[in-house]
Amino acid sequence: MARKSINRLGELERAVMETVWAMTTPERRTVSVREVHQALSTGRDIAYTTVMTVMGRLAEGDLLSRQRSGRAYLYAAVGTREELTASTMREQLNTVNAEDRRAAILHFLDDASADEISELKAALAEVEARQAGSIGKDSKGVRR
Amino acid sequence: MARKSINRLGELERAVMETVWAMTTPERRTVSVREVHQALSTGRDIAYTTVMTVMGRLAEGDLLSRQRSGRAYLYAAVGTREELTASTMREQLNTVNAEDRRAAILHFLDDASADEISELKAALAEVEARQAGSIGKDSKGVRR
DNA sequence: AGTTCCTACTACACGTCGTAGTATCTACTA
DNA sequence: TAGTAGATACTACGACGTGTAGTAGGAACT
Repeated sequence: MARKSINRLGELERAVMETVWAMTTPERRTVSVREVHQALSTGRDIAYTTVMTVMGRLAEGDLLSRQRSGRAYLYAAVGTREELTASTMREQLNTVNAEDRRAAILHFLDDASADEISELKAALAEVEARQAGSIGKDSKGVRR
Repeated sequence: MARKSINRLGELERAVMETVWAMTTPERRTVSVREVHQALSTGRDIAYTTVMTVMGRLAEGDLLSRQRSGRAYLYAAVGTREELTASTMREQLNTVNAEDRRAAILHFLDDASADEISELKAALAEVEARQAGSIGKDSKGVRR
């Protein structure tokens, strides 16, 4: 199944993704349903099987991957939170044609905080430096 | 009803919005159901009432506004396409916390074309010029 | 062998969306 | 003035997505 866009997620699905992202680290990339269920139980009353069903659906939707570990599955987020956010933003931007893109960007910046503007400028500089370094257009070979 | 996020729209709803945006101009800001129906009929076989229902729902969802004109309603898009796109992008970016925002922006730029980068830089310069001009933070008073 | 824990399968209610029919109202025409 | 054309309101329904969870059955530990 094609990856479901992150902004199409339901409330619980999103909460599960948040939890998975929050619980995993570079050292420990996977979580079990039980762990996610326990984490979610802090804030709400929810059945173990409900969490399992949702995680299964997320795995079908390619937002989580899973691998067997003994009798249970271990789940890992397919992308980082930031990657997914970025790709959704891009998806949005790609819905407008080239002429309107400029206007969309302008509107976007209009609502940006000063901090964000600085971050954006820094990021822009970084990307440019990268491109200057690698001649040709292979690009994007950075930290994936 | 609160405005429904544009990325939550269904296929037909999106097509209707596209059509409304495409058919309206600064001089002629509104369209009738009939006009939209005719435009959509070119590409698909669809009943007039279907279009009407969808446009009614979009008006409830605050993506369209409507005003009576004789016996019929005239509909107008509440925001421009670019505004909605920008606000959805912003919505996305706001789902990550401040620390991760930088990473998200970096990922976003990673997938940007050279054209887009230039546009972004130009837009950035424009926004900065504006902010330098108007002391204080009223901003966004441009071309709305 | 029993208990515990995990997954697979199944189910259901509710909301959204695409789709459209029927009823009704209004204005213009013959 | 009665009829016709065209518009909206109301109603409906099936498909699908999402939240929710029960039950069955298998595997592991005691």
